[in-house]
Amino acid sequence: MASHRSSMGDPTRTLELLWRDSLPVKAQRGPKQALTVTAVVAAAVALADAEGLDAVTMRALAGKLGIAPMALYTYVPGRAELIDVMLDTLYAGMARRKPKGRDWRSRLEAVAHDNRALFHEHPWLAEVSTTRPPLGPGQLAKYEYELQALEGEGLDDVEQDAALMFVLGFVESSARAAADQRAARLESQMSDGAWWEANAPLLTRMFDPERYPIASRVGSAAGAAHGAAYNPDHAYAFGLERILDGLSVLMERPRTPRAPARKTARKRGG
Amino acid sequence: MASHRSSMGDPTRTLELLWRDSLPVKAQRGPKQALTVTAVVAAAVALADAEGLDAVTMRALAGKLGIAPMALYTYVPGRAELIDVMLDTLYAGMARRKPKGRDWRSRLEAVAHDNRALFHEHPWLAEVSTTRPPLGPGQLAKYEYELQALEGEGLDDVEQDAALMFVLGFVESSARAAADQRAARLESQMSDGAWWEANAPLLTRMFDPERYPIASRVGSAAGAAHGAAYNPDHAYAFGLERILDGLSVLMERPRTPRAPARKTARKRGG
DNA sequence: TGCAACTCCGTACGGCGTACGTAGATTGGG
DNA sequence: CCCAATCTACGTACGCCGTACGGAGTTGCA
Repeated sequence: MASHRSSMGDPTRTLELLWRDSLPVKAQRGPKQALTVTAVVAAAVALADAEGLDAVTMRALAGKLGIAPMALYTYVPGRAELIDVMLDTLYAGMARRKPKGRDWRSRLEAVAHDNRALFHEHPWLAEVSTTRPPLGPGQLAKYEYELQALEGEGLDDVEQDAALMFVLGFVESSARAAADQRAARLESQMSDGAWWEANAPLLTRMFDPERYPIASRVGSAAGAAHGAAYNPDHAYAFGLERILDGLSVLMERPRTPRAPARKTARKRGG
Repeated sequence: MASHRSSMGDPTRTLELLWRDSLPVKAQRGPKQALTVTAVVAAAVALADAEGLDAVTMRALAGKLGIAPMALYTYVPGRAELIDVMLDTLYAGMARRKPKGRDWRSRLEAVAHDNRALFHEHPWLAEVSTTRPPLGPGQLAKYEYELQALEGEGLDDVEQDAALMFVLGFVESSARAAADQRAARLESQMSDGAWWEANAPLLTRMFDPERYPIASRVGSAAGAAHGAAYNPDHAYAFGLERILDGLSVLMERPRTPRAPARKTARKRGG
């Protein structure tokens, strides 16, 4: 249950699953299937939304669908592949509003916010990797859409890819931090305040301000400002601002007369 | 096995474990323990280094230590707490070379590199959260040390904390991406090249360059430049540069005459 | 000396993903 | 039209996991 994501066994099988709608139906000899892969995935997403990814066990999912646990394996090769498809399905469903943005900065900000919203809607996403998602139709469409935000702004192709991955990685990272905090709070059954109250005796004894002067000062200030040891919203806002500033340095660098940045055309991968 | 990290049950118990060395020994009535918590944790770290975090099962760890599985529970309340202590132990052991850095930029770069090195030495770290680590002595010392890199550079206390978390989050995020790629490669038993070759027929049929012009161009260029769909080292180098640029915008902003940034002094947390 | 407190650990429970084999439904080919 | 091939559905079982529980042995203090 610890490592999600697939690419196990026959890797082509996962791809066929992801692209199932664009693939020619293969001749079926036996009885028709009672459900569809899409229905199974939808149920899995609903279950994960409601109770978290750990609740998506093959047995529980089968129960929700009214079939026997092992019947799931006629739709999906295993749990890891199921999660792959869940992820790509979510990507495929993301709203792609016209990149209305005036400047690249607000366009990229919108991309970040959209991704953040996805994590907010489906908190279990923080538990899967997403950085190197399976090459499904959803992921591909998302990649194309999001690259538009950076198109024609003086970055070469490699930089465009790197910049997008950079932003997406940040959003994932902050979403994960937020999810961690939420989980810790739920698990420990107590508010940040209660936790602090319970552990203050021990901690104040250990936390020697003379030995840790900066940590003491900065930690106190941050705690006071956020009302907690960590504030995901503030961290996101702060980080995104820094990231956009950092990218703007790259954008506004003196540029060569600039023949289109197209580089070699070898197919991706290798 | 999916959610690591603790704070379950009695939260004070975890703290007592973390600070065990600074705490007064409590009178022991029964027989002496054959091992120490520190030895157990060291064995667990060694096992995780060698075979990954999933290999650190209570049974396997007990086997390595020559004790019965259930005997572990006399040292540690459970697996989650064990992982907490493993993490803090690693933090405590990080080399803290004098912040020799001339300017804040190279100091912060060194902090990032040190953290990256830790992820490199202990790849299983990518599987635990680390963003909100337990408040142990290692974490505290690390926090103090790393804050030094940002001290006296015109950031107020809240910004100092946010900036550090921002950098550390990035390092974790890129380490995780690298680990994901490594895991995928191991699992699928094939190189990136072999994977591509096996799946090219299906993918080239799906990947319509007219429908996805930017993805096609940028993806190809990135793949060609990196020799793979993703290059963790390049992503790290690119991201860190952007981050430092972004922070420099913050540092070099016009500053108020600047009374020391010390804010309210309420204890952290709340 | 007695007993409370502690360590160690054997057994067992309830969970998980899924390998394997079978029974029954469906359908294309002769 | 029939039947062999092929597919779905699924019951059972295996080998993992973390850990609750209670008993047996050991120690230090009253």
